[in-house]
Amino acid sequence: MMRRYNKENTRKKLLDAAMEVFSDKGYNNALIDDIAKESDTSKGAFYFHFPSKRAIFQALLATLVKHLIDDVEAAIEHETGALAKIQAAIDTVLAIFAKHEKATRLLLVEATGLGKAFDQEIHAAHEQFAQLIAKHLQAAVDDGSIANISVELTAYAWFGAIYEVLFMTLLSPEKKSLDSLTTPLRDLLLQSIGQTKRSNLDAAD
Amino acid sequence: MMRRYNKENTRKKLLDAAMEVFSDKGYNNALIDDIAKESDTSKGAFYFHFPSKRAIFQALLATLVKHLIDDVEAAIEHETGALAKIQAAIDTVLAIFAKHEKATRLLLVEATGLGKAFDQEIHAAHEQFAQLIAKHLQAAVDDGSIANISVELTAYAWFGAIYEVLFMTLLSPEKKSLDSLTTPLRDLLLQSIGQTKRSNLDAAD
Amino acid sequence: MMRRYNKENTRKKLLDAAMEVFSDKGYNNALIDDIAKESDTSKGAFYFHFPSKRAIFQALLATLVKHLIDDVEAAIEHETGALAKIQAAIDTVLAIFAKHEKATRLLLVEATGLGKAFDQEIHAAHEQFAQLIAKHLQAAVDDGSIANISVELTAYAWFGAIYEVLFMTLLSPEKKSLDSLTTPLRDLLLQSIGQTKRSNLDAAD
Amino acid sequence: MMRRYNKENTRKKLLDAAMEVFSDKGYNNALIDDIAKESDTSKGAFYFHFPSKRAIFQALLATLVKHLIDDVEAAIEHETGALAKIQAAIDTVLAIFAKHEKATRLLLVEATGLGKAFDQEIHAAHEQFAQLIAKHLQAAVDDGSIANISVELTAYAWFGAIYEVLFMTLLSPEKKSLDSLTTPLRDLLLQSIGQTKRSNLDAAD
DNA sequence: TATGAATGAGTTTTCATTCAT
DNA sequence: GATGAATGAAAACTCATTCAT
Repeated sequence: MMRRYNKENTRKKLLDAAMEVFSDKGYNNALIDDIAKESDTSKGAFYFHFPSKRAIFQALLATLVKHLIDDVEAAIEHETGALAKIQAAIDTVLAIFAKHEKATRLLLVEATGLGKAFDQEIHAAHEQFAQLIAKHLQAAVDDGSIANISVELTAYAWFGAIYEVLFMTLLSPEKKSLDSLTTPLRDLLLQSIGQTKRSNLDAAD
Repeated sequence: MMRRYNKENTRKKLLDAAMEVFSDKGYNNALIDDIAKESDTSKGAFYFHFPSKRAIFQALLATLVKHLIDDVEAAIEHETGALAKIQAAIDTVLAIFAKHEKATRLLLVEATGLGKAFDQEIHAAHEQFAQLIAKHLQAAVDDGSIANISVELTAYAWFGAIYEVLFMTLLSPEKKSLDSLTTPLRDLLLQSIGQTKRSNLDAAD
Repeated sequence: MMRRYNKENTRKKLLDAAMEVFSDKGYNNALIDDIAKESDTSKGAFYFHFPSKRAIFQALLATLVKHLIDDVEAAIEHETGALAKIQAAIDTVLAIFAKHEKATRLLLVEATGLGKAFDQEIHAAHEQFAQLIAKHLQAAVDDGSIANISVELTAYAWFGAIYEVLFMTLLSPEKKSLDSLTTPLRDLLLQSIGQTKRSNLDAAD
Repeated sequence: MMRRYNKENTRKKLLDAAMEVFSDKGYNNALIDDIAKESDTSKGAFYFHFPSKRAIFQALLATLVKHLIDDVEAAIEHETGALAKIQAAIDTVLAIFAKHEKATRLLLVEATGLGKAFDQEIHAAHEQFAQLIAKHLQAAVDDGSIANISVELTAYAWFGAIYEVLFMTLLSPEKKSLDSLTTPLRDLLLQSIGQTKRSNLDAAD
């Protein structure tokens, strides 16, 4: 089907611009005009494709969560063994969040504090990440790799720990590299479920 | 001299009202009018006591952080031993956050996502909590109670873990009690620094 | 030559849709999009056939006035005698207005209040109806059927009387039938030019 | 009670300006900015006093209807005899409408065609005028001055007749004086209820 | 001829801030 | 010190109109 004016492309340009602007200015300080300009389209194009500012934000959130989770899943699917998957998941989440800084800021920072009206959406976004972690933790519990912990609580706690470390690094005036944090953070998380440091084991291999 | 007005009292009423309104509606959706009404004073009184909306929010944030930290410090000062202090700190933070739900929502939820303009303040608030944790962790490292971990990273990770668990509980449609989370969360955190479950030890006492 | 499109048919569909939409929402609240959708064509087709929203409204108005007047003229042409024609005219106007409720609402209600820019068109539409009445009143004066009244004033007054009675009936929450109004209204108008009730005379026949 | 900034005066200035602007440009083409400028206050003052554009229009409508009706009532209360009151009412309505041209245009022209949303208000405004006429017609019926006609229908028809004559005069390019219409219109209306011309009787006095 | 995506000037409304009282 | 009426810049959203296809 031939597309006049390239409808899908315009929509994508708007979503890209929205991510840029929202992550840069925050939801409330972002103007539709900013998005229109950044997208190199127009306010009219915006409202043709999205019914409201809120709607594009929600669309963006859903898209980002899906992409990030898909990426993580893809990165760990070839790992064998529940523990190895968990370790890979931690590493990948950190790597992907570090790589897609804008998307991460959008998800973890800008999405917060929008008022009760957005609570459910934020809750859902966080929950999907936590479920991703919980799923693999549960697998490790099931095959006996780890003790029978409270999987859900641990998943949230881990997500929060990762979130905060990244968050403070993002907000910090001296933008230190995220890479240096990966190993100690991973060790900390694994130890919280009774695993001796993987890094030591790795070194001992 | 007739004291028709009570300057300090008005200021306090405004701060109380601001906490109520900000935690209820979020920073951007809170109106000065809302605060004026809630405080039972007026817009003029507001601008006599605070130069701007932003200023009262900052004042509120600083006040809350200070109070919460003071409360935690007070609660743990009689504990002896670095580990005992850490455990008490975790318990107290959770207890206080659970008790002052509005203040917690303000600090953990509404304060986030205000845009880059507020980044430094948020960073500072989080940092103070992390430093509180870090201080006691460092003491434990110093007296040999725990291994020589990365104290700062751990502090942020812990704060993040606590934050997220509370956050999700606050946002959750079914408001489950925070109390039931305290013990498993404490165990998780302690285990992350190599401590076997305190709850087991407690039971063994 | 393949006729994929039917120019005249499209134009007619647009006019029909416009009448529907204008009479339903009023000129200002009617959207070109509404007309496009209702007509089952498109915005592009609209602007191919009409240069502007205003233009289709004017075209519609002119068309309606012409049709209604033609219908009235046709209905009374076989009547003989000036007074009989007048009575037939009143009855027919009421009957036609009652039958074409949407067109009537458009002419009598929506067409009003569009601002000075439309004044001349509204004036012209009303005038054509008044002239229709005036023509037959003048004939009655000329052949001595009625006294030498101010024909033009009477024509406007009659049109206004009919208009208002219909208007209030259209706007009224309880949509009472227009039929029950015809006889008393006709009697009232005829009496205003010195004619004793036709209905009585009819009954006396 | 001392008024800061003269609250009531500002409200009045806004209503006066609204009448000016609405009657000049019509409801839809009138901008809040126009009203603010015309009133010599500000957009903020507007929204302090009225919650919306629609609200001030409704307030204006209600005020005008009340004032006009009160004026008419006052003008005829000293007349004795039902018929004399009716005649005085016709004369006064015409005189007052002619004098307050802007208010009249607002009530009779601009208030129409605002879409179904306003139907009830317009209906109510017209009804109040019709009731004013109906009340005095009924009195005339009751004391035997006139035959037992359909009072309500007559009231609407009369209002419509007056409305249309004024309306066309208002819209007419050559603004002829309304005064010359008063006598023949009054005669027409009175004759419609079986009264021989008052003007003749007057002359015969 | 027809389509519908795109444009952008225009509008109502909001609300932090000011200031006369 | 306190009040609340007034200000006006800003911002989301609308919609007649245009035009590439």
